[in-house]
Amino acid sequence: MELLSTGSKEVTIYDIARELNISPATVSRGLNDHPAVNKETKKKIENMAKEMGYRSNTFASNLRRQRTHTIGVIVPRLNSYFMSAVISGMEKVANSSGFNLIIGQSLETATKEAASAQTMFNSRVDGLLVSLAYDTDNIDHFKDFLKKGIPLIFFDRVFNHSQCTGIIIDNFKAAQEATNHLIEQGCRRIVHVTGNQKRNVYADRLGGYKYALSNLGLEFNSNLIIETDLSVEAGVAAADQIRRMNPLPDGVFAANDACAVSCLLALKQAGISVPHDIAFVGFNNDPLSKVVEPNLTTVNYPGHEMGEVAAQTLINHLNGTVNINNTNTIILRSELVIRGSSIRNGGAK
Amino acid sequence: MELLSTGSKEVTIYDIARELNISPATVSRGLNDHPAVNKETKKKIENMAKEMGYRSNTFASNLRRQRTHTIGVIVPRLNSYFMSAVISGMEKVANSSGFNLIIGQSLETATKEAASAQTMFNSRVDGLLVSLAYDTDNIDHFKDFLKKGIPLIFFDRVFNHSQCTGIIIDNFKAAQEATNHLIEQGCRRIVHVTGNQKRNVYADRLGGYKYALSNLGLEFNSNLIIETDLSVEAGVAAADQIRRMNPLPDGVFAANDACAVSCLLALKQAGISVPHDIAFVGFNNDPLSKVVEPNLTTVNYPGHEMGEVAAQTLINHLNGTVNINNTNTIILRSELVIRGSSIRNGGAK
DNA sequence: GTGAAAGCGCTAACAT
DNA sequence: ATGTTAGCGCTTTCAC
Repeated sequence: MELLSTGSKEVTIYDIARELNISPATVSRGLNDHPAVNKETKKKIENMAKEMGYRSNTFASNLRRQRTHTIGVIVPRLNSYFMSAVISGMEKVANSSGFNLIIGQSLETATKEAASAQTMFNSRVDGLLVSLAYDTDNIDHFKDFLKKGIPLIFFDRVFNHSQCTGIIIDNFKAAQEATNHLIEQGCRRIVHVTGNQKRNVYADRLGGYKYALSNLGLEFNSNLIIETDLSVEAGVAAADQIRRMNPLPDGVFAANDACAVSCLLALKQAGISVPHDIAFVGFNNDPLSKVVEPNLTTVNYPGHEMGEVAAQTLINHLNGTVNINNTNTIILRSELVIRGSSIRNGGAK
Repeated sequence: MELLSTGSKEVTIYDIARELNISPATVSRGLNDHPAVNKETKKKIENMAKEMGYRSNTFASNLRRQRTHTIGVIVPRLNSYFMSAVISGMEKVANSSGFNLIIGQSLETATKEAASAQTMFNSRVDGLLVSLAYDTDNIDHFKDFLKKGIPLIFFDRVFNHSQCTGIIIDNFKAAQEATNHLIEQGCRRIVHVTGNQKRNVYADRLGGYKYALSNLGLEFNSNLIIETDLSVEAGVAAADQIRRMNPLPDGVFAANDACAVSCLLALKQAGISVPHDIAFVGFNNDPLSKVVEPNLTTVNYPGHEMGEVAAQTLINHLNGTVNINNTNTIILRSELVIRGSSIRNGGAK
């Protein structure tokens, strides 16, 4: 038996079948743990497969089964700490369940998001995990998926649609807590730096901010709302705007840490003391928040876990374990992490 | 012509062929820009394809062509700023060339790296882009790829092998420059915080450090070398070790920013002044470096660009544009970014 | 418990 | 320039 082909030809189930004097069908069954296959035969098949260096041809299999074991992921940008954590979580789960991830970036534009969706559609992903771009208005570009019944799960930046599940944290409540905290620290004129209001995450955070104010009898002042793209540069610009406010605000709640940190630094540079003059709260618990001085109070946003949950939910649905059609929203735990940037009553180190 | 099937059946080239009264082969050619196809026919095919909502079946195509248009990427971890930037660059290039990326994390272990490689091999990626795990000793787990002639390109953490191209920066020179800079600033006892010496990046940086010392007539002292895993925690531990040194060092060159920053902060907390008592240089130009006070002098490491170059090189090779078999190493530009943490002669703000 | 046979959708010789 | 044909490797009815 000199079958150890050192050459480059691929071993197929036919080769195994021939070698074992059985049919390809049985080999296929053996390799796929089909119940109706003799234990002995199965063992023989497995051994021979290993010996011959067989590897299953995913394409042939996919072609037959009409399933790809591939999950599409579309995110605004890959290069933020939060997104990396999310993807990392997804990869972990997908990998351990035999799924592959293919990843696309929308670069915050609806156009690229649509193009990416089309690519994913053409590569026939089994399901889609999406966090929406900054300027996406509708989800028409996903209708191919919905029409075909391909599951579509949103995370973080979600879209409310009866046919899609969303995985989020309670942004409203988190923002309310953040704002409450600032108020408790004595802040009365709190600036809120927010993002595009099309996106639930920013709209909900603004909502929570407003609710906290009114709940504690403070008046909402739209002049204190700064809508930006939440970039580092936007933080610097926001600082400029804040400095020109009269009277000076005594608190800032920013919808993300990168922006909060650059704003904080710019204000410090301008001689404003944090938290004494202005107390700060950010959002995300980015590593930056533990480096800036004073350390930034922020909302811990479990990115890795969100990635795991999103991927696991999708995979469970695909495997028929759990049906997500009845699940509208999954809410993950988040919590306020209090650090020096917001502590005013003697607590700061 | 009532062919606008609202149903769920997939449209194939046969359907298009039937509708147009031509052969499936011609349809295939038309859709693939085959030169020998009438312009008119081609246009007709394209229109009909669009009208009928045709989408190409990648599996059938892959099965035939034995090419997957998929690139495997294996990285130690997804959740660092540097890696995110790399992946982001790869995605951009891959996407615009019609390639998909599938991504695996080794979580810094050779075992998971091997498992990931196996998965990629089984999904028949056209090529592999790899940055090695912390403890990988050899590349036996990639030999399947080499045997089959599947191109394997290393980036950042490379392995010197005649059959693989590596994409790096000149770590030796960058480290030499960093060390020179510290010496110019008057430092004479410079600690170097490094990583596992199996990895070129850390070994080369140590090499550059040593070379700079000897070049300027300073003696190398192995007590000043701290080998760590370069994590945030390791930075804190390194700070502890540094504080106990007698005499106290006057400079620290760390092989990555996250570690440098946490070390710097821990030393500051202990009452040591940076840069006055100890000057600091990091590596990577992580966003953290612009937030820590004083801002960290560091080596700008073009992650996004490295991702682009790696992906483009691989794709060019796959497309036959460029053959990488003769290319051993591609070196990207990097440069020292001087900030407050290392400036001692009155320059600091 | 196993085999025979058809076909998933596409592409590439080879013919015309 | 287009058509014919075979087959990529697998799974799955339907037989037995």
